[in-house]
Amino acid sequence: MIRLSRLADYSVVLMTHIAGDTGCLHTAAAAAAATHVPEPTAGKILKALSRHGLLNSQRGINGGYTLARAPEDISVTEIIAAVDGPIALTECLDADGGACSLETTCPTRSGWHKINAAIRRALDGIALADMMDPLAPFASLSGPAMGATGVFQDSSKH
Amino acid sequence: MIRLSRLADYSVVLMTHIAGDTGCLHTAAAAAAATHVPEPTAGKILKALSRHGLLNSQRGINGGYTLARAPEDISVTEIIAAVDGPIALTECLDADGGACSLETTCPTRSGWHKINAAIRRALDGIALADMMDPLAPFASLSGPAMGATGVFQDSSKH
DNA sequence: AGAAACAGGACCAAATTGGTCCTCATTATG
DNA sequence: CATAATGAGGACCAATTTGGTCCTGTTTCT
Repeated sequence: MIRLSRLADYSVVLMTHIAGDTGCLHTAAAAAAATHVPEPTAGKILKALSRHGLLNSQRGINGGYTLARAPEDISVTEIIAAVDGPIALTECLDADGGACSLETTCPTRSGWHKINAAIRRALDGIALADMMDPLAPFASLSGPAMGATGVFQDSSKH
Repeated sequence: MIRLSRLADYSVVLMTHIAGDTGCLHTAAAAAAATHVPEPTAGKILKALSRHGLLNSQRGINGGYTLARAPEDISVTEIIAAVDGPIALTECLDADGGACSLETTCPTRSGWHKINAAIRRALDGIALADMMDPLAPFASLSGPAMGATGVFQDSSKH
């Protein structure tokens, strides 16, 4: 019902891997092997992450990547945005926005803005560090059991 | 960074339109014209919504669609799921799940589950009725100004 | 100097999306 | 009772998007 690109998925996996050992540099090839992400694709993703300031890169013969910041200070939102680009939920919400034929009369536009904001708030609270520890709940998300039930769980290739 | 399919977008617009006049039946053609959704596509969407019990349909010469429930009782989650199918954020989260090569060792899997849940909670609280009224905040979402800033707002066709 | 690694971008193949169309079923009306 | 209007369902096709590959620099260590 809502989809994340595979690249975005990969990027979080790669970041999590690198965050798992902050002591040394990780080459693109090694990270790809460790995470089973196809190597050229991993290279591409790591470059993008580095370009967006989430990774530091070291060129040369003993080069590689390290985290640019502490895992607690990197949100998954940033990671995803780095590889996918900050795309809005609907075309209406684009900055250039000329694509929406409903223009100013569209009754749902402001509703989408609200939804956008709701999702953003949900995601911004999740840091890379949270992805690493399978047990810790997210700091910003209190409340009842976030059980693995419901809408998002199904398969169906639609 | 996270994308909703155009069909899903259309479906919410169509539902909002129908919810705007609950007194009469809306034919597919009329709803398409009013919302500027391409007609055959609108028909397809309305059929899907009806099949999933969100709309009641009336066949025959004066047929059309009406809401099956009150706008307050229809969540956008349901609407989107009806046309897009309940797809998980990542392949890992699929029910059949064989596709993920990282299998049980994937360190981020449980993290994705948390994210999934966070987004679901954000969306489930939004009803069709909320989309209709551009001023009302969402019942379930209190908190500071959900300003129209930041990650989701950009364009960039990535 | 040469090898190992990142940087950046061009390019291609395939999956997904979304739009069209066709035929069948149902129902009101003349 | 016949006809027209409408929804139901599914087959099919075109085009965008995605993601994967490769090639040519550039940097830095030995």
